Parts: sequence; structure tokens; C-alpha cells
Amino acid sequence: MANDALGEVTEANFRQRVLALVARIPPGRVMTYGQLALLAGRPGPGGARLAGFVMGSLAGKAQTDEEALPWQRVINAQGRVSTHKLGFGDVQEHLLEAEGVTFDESGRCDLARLQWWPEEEGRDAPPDALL
DNA sequence: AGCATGACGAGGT
DNA sequence: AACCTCGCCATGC
Repeated sequence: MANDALGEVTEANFRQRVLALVARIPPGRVMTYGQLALLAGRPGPGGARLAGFVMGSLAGKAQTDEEALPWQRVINAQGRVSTHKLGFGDVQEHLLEAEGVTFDESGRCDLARLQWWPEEEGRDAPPDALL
């Protein structure tokens, strides 16, 4: 047992970890696929893609059970949503805007300000005070 | 059983 | 800035 934290990260617990992290993202804040992968024990580009696969696997559910998982708070490293291809990119942006996230003309949001890290547990507002 | 494809991202050209 | 390659794994045909 032991090693949930250091031991091998199986596909099963990787998925579980990713979902657990997504569930903790505060409203108005976001996390990237690569970041989720890193925190779930699979750093690097490959891990980021895996995180994308995990999210994609629950795309249908996410839409029908949105209260259970804030899937819309997961975006790519460029600060853009990666769901246009699936047909609900606009929905995702709209949901985020409803939480206060703004996107510019090129569809980018301010990751530096909005990206959330678990260390901030408890702080649910953007680190504006630190600017 | 092989092959294409899908919510990614870093590094190189 | 716009590509290209590679890493990574599940799923459907």
C-alpha cells in the first residue's frame, strides 16, 4: 500500500487522481492538462495527453452531470479551451466567463493569473493582491 | 490483430 | 509565428 504517493502510477489511479484534482479547482480558476498530469504523477507531454484522454473519456458524462465535476476549468497550456473540435468549446468558454474568466479575441485567458495550484488550497480568489 | 484517432505539450526547424 | 516530431494510452472499426 504504501505507495499511492510514490509508487507506480497505474492508469487507474492516474485517472482517479486527475479527476480528484479537477474536482478541487475553485470557481473562476483553471488548471492545464500538463499540470494535472504532473500532479498526478505523469510529467511531460505524454502525461498531458493522457490527462486529455481522461477528460475526453468523460465528455458525455461531464455535460450531463456538470455539478459533479467542473470539467470546464481544464484548459490547455496556451490558455485556450481545447474542446472546439468536440463541439462544446463555446459552451466551455461561456461557463468560464460566467465564473469571471475573460477570453481575448484569440481565445486566450490570463493563465498566469488564473491558473490554480493545490498549494493555494483555501484561497479561492485570483492572486490579484500579489500583483 | 493492426491501425487510426483523440480535451496535450515541449523542443526543434 | 507556423509548422513537425515525439511521447503516451484507450477505444473502435
